[in-house]
Parts: sequence; C-alpha cells; structure tokens
Amino acid sequence: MNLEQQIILAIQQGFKELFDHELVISDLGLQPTRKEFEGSFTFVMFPYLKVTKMAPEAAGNKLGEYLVANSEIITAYNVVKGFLNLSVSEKSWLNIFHQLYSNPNHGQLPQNGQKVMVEYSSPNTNKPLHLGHLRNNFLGYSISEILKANGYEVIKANLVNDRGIHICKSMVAYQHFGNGETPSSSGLKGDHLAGKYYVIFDKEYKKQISELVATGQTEEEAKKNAPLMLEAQEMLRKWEANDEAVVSLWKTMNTWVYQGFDATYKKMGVDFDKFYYESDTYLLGKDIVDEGLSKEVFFKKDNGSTWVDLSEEGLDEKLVLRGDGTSVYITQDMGTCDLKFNDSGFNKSIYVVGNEQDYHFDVLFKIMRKLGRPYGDGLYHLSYGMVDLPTGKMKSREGTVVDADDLMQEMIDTAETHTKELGKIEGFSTEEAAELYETLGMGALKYFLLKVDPKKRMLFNPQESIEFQGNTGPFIQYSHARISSILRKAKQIGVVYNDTVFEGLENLEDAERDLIVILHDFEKKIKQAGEEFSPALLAQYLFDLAKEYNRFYAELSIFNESNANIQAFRVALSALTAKTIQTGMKLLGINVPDRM
RNA sequence: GGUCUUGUAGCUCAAUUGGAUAGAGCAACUGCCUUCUAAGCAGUAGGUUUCAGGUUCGAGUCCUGACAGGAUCACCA
Repeated sequence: MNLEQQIILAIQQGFKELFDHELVISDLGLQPTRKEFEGSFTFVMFPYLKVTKMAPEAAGNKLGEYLVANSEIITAYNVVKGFLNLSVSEKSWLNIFHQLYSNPNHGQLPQNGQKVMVEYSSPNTNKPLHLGHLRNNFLGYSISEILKANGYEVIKANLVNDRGIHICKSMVAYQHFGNGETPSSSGLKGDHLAGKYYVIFDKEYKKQISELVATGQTEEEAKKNAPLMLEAQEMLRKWEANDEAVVSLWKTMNTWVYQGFDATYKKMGVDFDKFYYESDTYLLGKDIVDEGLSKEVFFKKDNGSTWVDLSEEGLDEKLVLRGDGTSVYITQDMGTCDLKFNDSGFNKSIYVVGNEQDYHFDVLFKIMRKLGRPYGDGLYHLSYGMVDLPTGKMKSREGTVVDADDLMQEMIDTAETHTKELGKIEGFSTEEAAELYETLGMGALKYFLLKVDPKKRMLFNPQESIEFQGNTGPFIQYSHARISSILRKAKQIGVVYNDTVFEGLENLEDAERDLIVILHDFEKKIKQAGEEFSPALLAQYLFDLAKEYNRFYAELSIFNESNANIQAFRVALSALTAKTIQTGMKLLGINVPDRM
C-alpha cells in the first residue's frame, strides 16, 4: 500500500469515528500541498459540509487532530480556510525512499495481461516525411513505450499507404522526366527522389491546366482533361489490373522509398512490430458491408450505393460502399480494423492520426460498435493537433514544408555548435562526440514536440531554433550527466551507498525531502500518462524532477558532507534520480548521456 | 451554413480533471563559478485566463450566448 492510500485509510477511519460517516474511495482525493503552505498533502474539507455538520475549518481541525493522534505517518497539520494540510513524518519519507531505491523495477508496472495495438507513422510512399510526421512518430513510439510500462503487451503497427492516385502521380512524372534517375545515380535519398517527382507532377500539371484554360476550357474541365492527370488515372487502373510494367515501376520506386524511410526511422529511433500495406488491404471490408446489410445496420439507396445511418448517434448518413461496388476510404478501414483484431486479438487498438480525421474515426468506431464487434470499446483515436509554422499550415506545394531529415540534421548540427561553444568536449573521441551531438539534438527535438499536450495544435518557429536551456530535453539530459559525474566520483573515492548505510538517518533537509516526494510520484505519472495517452504529462514531470534535483544540487554539498551516512544517502538519492530520469526519458524515446 | 475544437504573461506552454494568492521556460533586469559540470541556482518584473451572463461554499476548468482562430462536413484518400 502506498503512502496516499495509507493516509486515505486514516482519513476514512477519522470520518467514521468523528462524524459517523463512511467515506467512499472515489469521494477522496489528496492533492499535493501548495508550496506556500506547510505540509505535503492537502485534504479539501468543503465537499463534506453536510457530513460533518460544522464549519469546514472546525471540521478540518478536528480531523487533523485525530490524524496526528492516530496515524504514524502524520506528524502535524494546519488548516487554512477549508484546506487541511498534512505533514508526513520524515521517517515515512525515508521509508518511501528505501522502497523506491530497492525496487529494481521502479517505473515498470505489473503486467496486466492486455494487448494493445498502436498504429502510428502510416506514411504515404510518394514523398518524404516532414515535421508533422515527426510529431506523429514520436508520439506513437512514446505512447507505446508508456503503455508497456503500464503493463500492456504492445504491438506497434505501421499502415503504409503505398497505393492510390497520389503514388501514380509520382510514377507518371518519373516516366516523363526521370531520365532513369536512381537514388545511387543522383545521390538522392529514395523518399526524396519520389517526392521530387511528386512536386514535378504538380508543376507540370498546373502548366497543362493553364494551357487548356487558354484554349477556352473552364478551370474545372481543364483539371479533368489535363493529359498528365488522365495518365495518372489510367496508371491507377492498370495497377489495379496488375499490369506488369506498371507494377514493376511501382515496386522499384517503392523500394527506393522504403530504403529512405528506413534511414529516417532509424534516425528518429522508432520501430515497428508489424507492417500493413494498403496495396494488400485496400480491397478489404466489402464482406463487412454485406454483413452490415444482413444485420440491417447498413442500407442500400436506389442507385445501389450502401450507407449507414448514424443520426441516432448524432452524426449523419455516411457512405460505406459506392454504387459501382468499389470501396471508399472507410470500407477498407473497416476491413483493416477486423484484420488487426484477427492478427493480434487486441484489447485496445489505438490510431495515432491527426485531428483532421476526428470525424472519420468517430464514424468508423461507431460503425464497428453498431456491428457488435467485441473489441468496439477498445478502439481509440489518439488525435493530435497539427504543427503550425508562424506562416500558418505547412503546404507542400508552396514549399513551406519542414523536412524531417533536414530538421533532425539541423538539430544535431546545432547541438554540435552549442557544445563546442561551451567547450564541453574535452576527453571525447570523435565517435563519442558525434554520438553526444545526436543524443542532444534528437533529445531537444523530441522533447520539444512531446512536451505539449498531444490534443493541442502547436507552433514551431524554424527561425528561432529549438532551445537547449530551460524546459528542454538537454536541460534534463544535463541533470543526468551531472549526477553521473557525481556517481563516478563516489565510486572513485569509495563511497558505499547501499540501502543499509542510511537506515539510521532521522533528519531530512527540505531539498532532500522534496526530491523524495517527487520521486515518489513517478509511477503515478506513468499511470496517468498511459490512461490519458499523453507523453506530455511525463515530459512535464521529468522537467520538474530535474529542476528539483538541481535545487538539491545547488543547496547541499555531497562530498563536503562530513557525516558519512548523510553523504551516502545523498549519493543514493542522486543515483535514484538519475535512474528515474533515464527510465522516464526512455519512455519518451530520449537517451541521456553520462557526460556532456 | 451544420458539427467538432481552441482562445491563459510580449512569445512557447502548464495548471493534479471544480479547489487556496493561475504556474514554468524563453526574452528583459539583479545576484551566484578558489565548492561535486554555470546547458545550472536564487531573485525582480510581467495576468480583468478573449468578452457577457449563469450554475455554487468556490469557475481558467461546467452551462448559455457573442467574438476570433483551426479542423471537418465528397460515390476524394
């Protein structure tokens, strides 16, 4: 039983004896005491006016008195208005520290026997990844790791959009303007090469449109009649008919793109357990349409198209199959949904997809529930906000896209410049230095994108480069490097800090106690981050932890401390902090250096 | 136009899910390296939480309305 639960139990006991009332667990909530008041936990009396039948202040005093008298843990209390602030004995905090310190699995909750599939990344194979994909990938990876820490078995899935008209556009442009260019002939990364021809298609297509408009066609007609577009559509038909030449080109270009993606994913530090390809899944879902019709969840209109009526659920009617029997987006999504379940038997299936598809997933999930899928309630859309530039939304056609590869390299370069300016690479080999720059640059980037609540859209200003000071990845990494330095020195001078040395301690400095308090919150935060699908909560926590440690570091000396027990305790406290930072940062996909 | 969503310090973001005097970082200013890494620490300044009502012991948070941004509403993906 943890500290809060013990206190809650004592409070329940108190309510029973003082007010003859059985408090329900869900009624209770201890909150951390605000800094300006004495105490560690605060119990709010206001909600219990009717139960106590006295003024909140008086009831608070009565309860506080009771707790001090009857609980080993509570040593003092004070009441401000209706807020009962409780002080916890230093011995209790030392016990807590002892528990945390001796737990080798601190930060890993017990297995819960549940499986969760997390789909993220899901790129199109016609262009390279950009800033928006970075947020998606970092989020998807991090939430997967956080769910593992919460005891789930996690399957990371990537649904690759490798077919469709947009892929054909790149292919058509390549046929016309490619001159046999390959990644090796041009030195271009495969995904960038495909992207190049996607842009060329758009440019040439626009040219053709204006030529047609000049001959008297309307803009709309021109868009339909432009030869390049007709070619792309024809190519899509051929692809679906399994035309040998088209499929061969498609395979070649996709292979290039995957080689490019592999490199990008490696740099990002993300990985996947399972790949799905739309070229395999795009015909799925038609059997579900039949099923829906027979269950009378779907209905046919006169022209033969199939619909679902979601007006009872507050939505509209929605098309699920075209009149000519061909699929729409949601048809294959229904099919893929079942496919994922059949493959994995998941309890939860999470889609890390931008909030522009909120409506789509709302519809999809409601349909699957209407069809009576047993996993229906486990479907969740982890909807994240767009990353905006100061100029507004990123638009590939206007060239305002921030490329993922470029940005990552820039961050690493900036880390190098910054580190050299500070003169902090003495004693590093070339390889070690390169590794450090990458750790710092990627840490800064990941932390920057993960510290914001995923649901909210966020701003990225390429002019003002990402910071390395304050609420940043490198600040937390720096705190870890500092501690590592202390641990090295402790080892060197032979400080023994196993968990028996400091058992005799009685008094805690404020900075020591505050550090234990925040270390104690770690698993609570992991749990919360998992429940709310929000790495941001963990990021915020790690910043607070690092800040708290730095205060401890500045206020108290370790190696000038003459009392050997206290010294050992402080080293152990530092070691636990370092371990917590390392574990926590790993859940964000961020590495921490031992020196920087 | 319908639906959804956001609006907090000059800027970027928090606020324990309805709790105390709304907090951090950046930028600005003031201190602190002869002490374990100054990518740090301590401090000053910065707010009518877009606006107007309402609900109650108590509202940045919930409800209604206005204003302003964003997304979405295709037999597109």
